[in-house]
Amino acid sequence: MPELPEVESVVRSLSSKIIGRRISNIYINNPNLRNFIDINIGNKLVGSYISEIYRRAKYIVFIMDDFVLIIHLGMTGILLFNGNLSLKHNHVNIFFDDGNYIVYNDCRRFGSFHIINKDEEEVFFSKIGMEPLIESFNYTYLKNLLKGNRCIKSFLMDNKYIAGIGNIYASEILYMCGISPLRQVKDINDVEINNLIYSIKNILTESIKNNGSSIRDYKNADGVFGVYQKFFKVYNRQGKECYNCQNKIEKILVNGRSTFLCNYCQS
DNA sequence: CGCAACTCCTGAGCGC
DNA sequence: TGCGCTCAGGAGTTGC
Repeated sequence: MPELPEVESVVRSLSSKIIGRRISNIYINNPNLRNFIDINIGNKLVGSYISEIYRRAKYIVFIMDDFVLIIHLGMTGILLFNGNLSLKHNHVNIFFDDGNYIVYNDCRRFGSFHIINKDEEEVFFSKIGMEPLIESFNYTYLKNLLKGNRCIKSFLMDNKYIAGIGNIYASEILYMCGISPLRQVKDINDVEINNLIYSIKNILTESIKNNGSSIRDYKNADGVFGVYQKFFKVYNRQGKECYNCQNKIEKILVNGRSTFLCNYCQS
């Protein structure tokens, strides 16, 4: 899916268009996403005003009068503003009082919809780690968590420690700071921790500026593709030359996920 | 604890 | 043109 920059791009492209709007109708074409969407629960949202939209980890959060709608895009979910209503894999349409609407389309149906009461929001996100782009995501926060034998790449992708980093950005971040994805977290030294933090913030921020990355399905709510994939240094570049040392980029498996690195620049 | 293996699902890309 | 295989941005669960 969409990782942090892609979800952020969706939220930004959506917010000015639907904040202050009232939901006039919800149509569920297929309730069988990762979780089952109860149509009666969906109908509870009709009549609600959307007062705020934000991203938390890889979730899109819609704040309403009494309820909170939380959408996860899974691997292939897209949320299109006034998108084509007759596409294959359209699962949910949300219509607004001004005649506009958003369509949730998700080929693999790994995404999810959660409708909760306002007072349940904190609990919903209680197991999610810190947002990497806020100031308090710093040396002190990370130092305390980098204990044990697990490898740094699986740590970066573990959303209970850091929110929003997925398989693509984990590889890109580790290349930027010269750390091998296989390094055990307890062996990351203080200089490397600071470099890692810098790389996380830099890569995610740059990607957001480019509307994220579009590998195949992803686009923001305006239907605009991200272009950050043009700047990938290692992801999907196995066999090609490292931009820094000209040795070949390698592809390995880490916890079953494709991982890309330069064995000379990363150690 | 870490992690491998599996689950959910569809389709693109590849070799033959 | 088609078949079968592998792989894909996530994340939860199970079992070792």
